[in-house]
Amino acid sequence: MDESLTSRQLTKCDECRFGAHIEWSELETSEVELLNTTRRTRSHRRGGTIFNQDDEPQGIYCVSGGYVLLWRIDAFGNETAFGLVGPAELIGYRSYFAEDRHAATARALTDCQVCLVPSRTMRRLLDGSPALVRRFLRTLARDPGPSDGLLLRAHQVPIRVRLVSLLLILRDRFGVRGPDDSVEFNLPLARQDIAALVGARAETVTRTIKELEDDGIAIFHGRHVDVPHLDQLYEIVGIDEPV
Amino acid sequence: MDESLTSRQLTKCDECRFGAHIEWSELETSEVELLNTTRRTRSHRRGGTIFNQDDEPQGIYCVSGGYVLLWRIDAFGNETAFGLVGPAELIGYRSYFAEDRHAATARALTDCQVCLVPSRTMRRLLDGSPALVRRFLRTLARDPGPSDGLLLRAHQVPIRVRLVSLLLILRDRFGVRGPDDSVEFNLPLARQDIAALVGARAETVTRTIKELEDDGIAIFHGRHVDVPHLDQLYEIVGIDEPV
DNA sequence: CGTACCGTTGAGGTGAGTCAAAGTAAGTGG
DNA sequence: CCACTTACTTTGACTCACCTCAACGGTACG
Repeated sequence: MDESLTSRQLTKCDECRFGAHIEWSELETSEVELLNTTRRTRSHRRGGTIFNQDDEPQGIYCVSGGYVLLWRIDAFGNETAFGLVGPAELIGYRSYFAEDRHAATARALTDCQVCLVPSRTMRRLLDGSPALVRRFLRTLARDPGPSDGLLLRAHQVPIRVRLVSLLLILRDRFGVRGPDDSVEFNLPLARQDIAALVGARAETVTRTIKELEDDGIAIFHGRHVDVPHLDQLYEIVGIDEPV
Repeated sequence: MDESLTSRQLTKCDECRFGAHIEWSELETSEVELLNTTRRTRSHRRGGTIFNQDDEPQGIYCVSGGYVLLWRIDAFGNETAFGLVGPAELIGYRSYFAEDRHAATARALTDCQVCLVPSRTMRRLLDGSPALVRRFLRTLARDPGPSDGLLLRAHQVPIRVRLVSLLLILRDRFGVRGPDDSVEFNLPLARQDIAALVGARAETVTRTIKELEDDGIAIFHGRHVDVPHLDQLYEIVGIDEPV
């Protein structure tokens, strides 16, 4: 096993609480301590599986480093990705609260580190903290779930637009501002992953990318993307030009 | 206003609690009494609106009679229906817990009766009943939300299959067994509603219906549908024949 | 009896899928 | 470190399911 991850393993959950956006921020110090002592940290290599569709949930997973892709195979055999989760975000909570098997598979897009908060701990925390419960109610209600989470799989929206929407969504996490209004991306996504996210085939993604390159809107070099003018992305998504 | 509905208006929530499947079944008698005294019952004519997309939630709505369609207009202007709700089922809870405006519009498919449980009541009930909270956590986690709730909008699934899936889903509510393995439906849905539910255009629905009729799988007379052999529906959905 | 909506039918276009094959990158073992 | 396997990516030719636009027949309702 690669030790590079475990060496910079975080010792306290506090260090993970990047901000108020994570659910645990509702907890008191003593409760964070419980979280801290009962959680189980695991490292995953790129491509590894955190949990599998149809597995029985063992608790809630908290990503502390790296990125994770949530995808599922639907009743008709199509692979669909519906979520990309990064540091200080939770996964697997939906199945936990649904009291049902995992509806999705979580795959490590990069080497990553994930903590499992066991069901037993979750129960104690939820019983003791109405604030945490309220927070999870809100999270669940806002989470679009294993469906078209990214609004990327709406019908009658051309792949071109969906692809550009995806870029805009990923900008916060993987985009770096360049000179003027240019942006550079380093995506942890293979073409197939992109395809699964926008609800298309890999071949179509390739072709659409080429189209965007021809129009000078986004230049792809493998997983590196150059967007010379961010405005152009918004234009495409906004007005949905008639070709 | 038509009085036929108000005349058979239910006086107690108890009479509405058709079974354990409704959230209120978690409540104690005294709590049901609170529900009973603070709820506001409203009657709606067919076509009426219970709440509108982007409205501020005022509580949770409980359908006591009739059927309601949940639909929304997405960012790209497409109308999509994602839920059909009937007696003893709740609507609007997602927005309530999300602490956000309604993500959908609720339209009465039939004349119907809906009770509003005001936010104030909800707060009191939730504060007093951990069981109710747990139940709502489960409901939210299981509810696919304003997305492809019926698995009917999956990509690469032909409209024909989606339409048949819809029939199978609606069988419990609107299907009546006939002789042998035949089923009759009386749907409260216009062609456009069906189209919005399966993610297609009304014209395409018409054409697909005609196809099903030619194959003797389902005969449509307006909103009345005859299905001579239920098995055939399962066959279509199951094996997704290669034409 | 007209207005308005719903439903059907037709002609025509096309975006994206499918299949197949070649090219490229990435990881494995000797 | 190179040869080999395996998986990912690109390209091309072809097909078709569904959309669009437009017109017309039905049906409900004031």
